[in-house]
Amino acid sequence: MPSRIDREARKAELAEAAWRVILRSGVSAVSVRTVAEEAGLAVGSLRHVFPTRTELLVYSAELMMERAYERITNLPREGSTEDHVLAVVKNLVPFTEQTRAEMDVNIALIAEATAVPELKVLRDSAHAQIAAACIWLAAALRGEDPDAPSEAATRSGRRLHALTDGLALHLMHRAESEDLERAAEILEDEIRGIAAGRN
Amino acid sequence: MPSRIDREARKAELAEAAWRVILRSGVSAVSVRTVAEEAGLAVGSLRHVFPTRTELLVYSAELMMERAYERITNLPREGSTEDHVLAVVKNLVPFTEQTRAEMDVNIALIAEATAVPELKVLRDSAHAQIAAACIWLAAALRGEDPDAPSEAATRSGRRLHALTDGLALHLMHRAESEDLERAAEILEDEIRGIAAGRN
DNA sequence: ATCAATCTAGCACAGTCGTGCTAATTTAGG
DNA sequence: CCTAAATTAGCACGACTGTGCTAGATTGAT
Repeated sequence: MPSRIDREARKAELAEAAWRVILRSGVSAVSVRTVAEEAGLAVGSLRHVFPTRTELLVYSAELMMERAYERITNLPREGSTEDHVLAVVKNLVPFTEQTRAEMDVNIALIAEATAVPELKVLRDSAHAQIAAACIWLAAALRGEDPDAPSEAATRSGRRLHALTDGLALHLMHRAESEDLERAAEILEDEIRGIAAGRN
Repeated sequence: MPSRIDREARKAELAEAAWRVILRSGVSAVSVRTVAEEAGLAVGSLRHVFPTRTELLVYSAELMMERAYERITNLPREGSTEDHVLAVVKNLVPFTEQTRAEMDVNIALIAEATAVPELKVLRDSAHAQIAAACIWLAAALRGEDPDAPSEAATRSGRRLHALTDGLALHLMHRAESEDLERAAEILEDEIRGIAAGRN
């Protein structure tokens, strides 16, 4: 047999190629052919790993969410709770090239979910996960037991979540340095507000 | 010549057919053929009005934004400022089937902007318009001259905008009646907060 | 009745798409 | 060395795409 390939590495390679295609030409340009070429592989090789376009798309989405999840859970836990929450939330908003691309790919995949229903369950579980995290963080900010959030903490969490996603969307349009500063300011205010029990 | 057709009406008819296709099968399913069939017309007829797919897509987006703009500016101006602001903002969030479909089409077109750059300018101008409106509304809530918003009003407006868009995004995933209530509650709180000068 | 503008209809081309399928190539294990 | 499995390569099919183009049908104005 030929040199056995690291299947996971190969899948990641292809998913990353798919991301690049999405960023450059939109999700409609993602096909087994374009992605294979972007990855520098033959179509047959791609199809050996992802037999259908749907599988390629689904895995590309999965890996993106997984990477984001790891990046956030591995955030250093030093400093005040407020600092930590801010760090987490900032990772959900396109403040860097990295998260910006992520967000872009994310929107494309969400939009594609109408055509590829398999993507819906991913989208929904990611959403639920972030929603829960926001509530958890809000409870922590208020000094509650995060695993038994009060009604008020739940409300704060949901609000934080909405604010975060809204800012994320906005920074996709305009992300000059002033926009970034303003977004950060709004988030800081909100987090301080929650900690002070104002929201 | 044949019965001269109302060009604007025909264009609207086709744009609405395009919306239906987007809602049913996603924007990638929009082609001159699928939309013509959806509208019950021959491809030639469609192409007589929209020679290219891009023009069809752009007009579909334009009409959607125009409709939303008219719906909102025609909102009855009775009641308190707070009530009016709430009514406006509720029209930017998928609280009804109508606005929900609008939002869905909107996301699809935003995602397609990578592939069809002509859509970007539309997206950006709509965004800027809503941003300005939110600031205007925030100033009004605070009892300022809306056409000369203070720094504080500007900040409130931006925050309201982010919150609105975030909630809009969330209600695209889940929109049970409880979700709608919660979203409405958050918006009401925010608007009260701005009027009270808290935010 | 004729002319001409408008609209409808559809053919044709070159390209891409997803996917089923076969064949060649490569190399680890015996 | 040789077999068998893993991987790469790519052909083929039918379906779809956007768009250029030509005709025919329709009917208002003259």
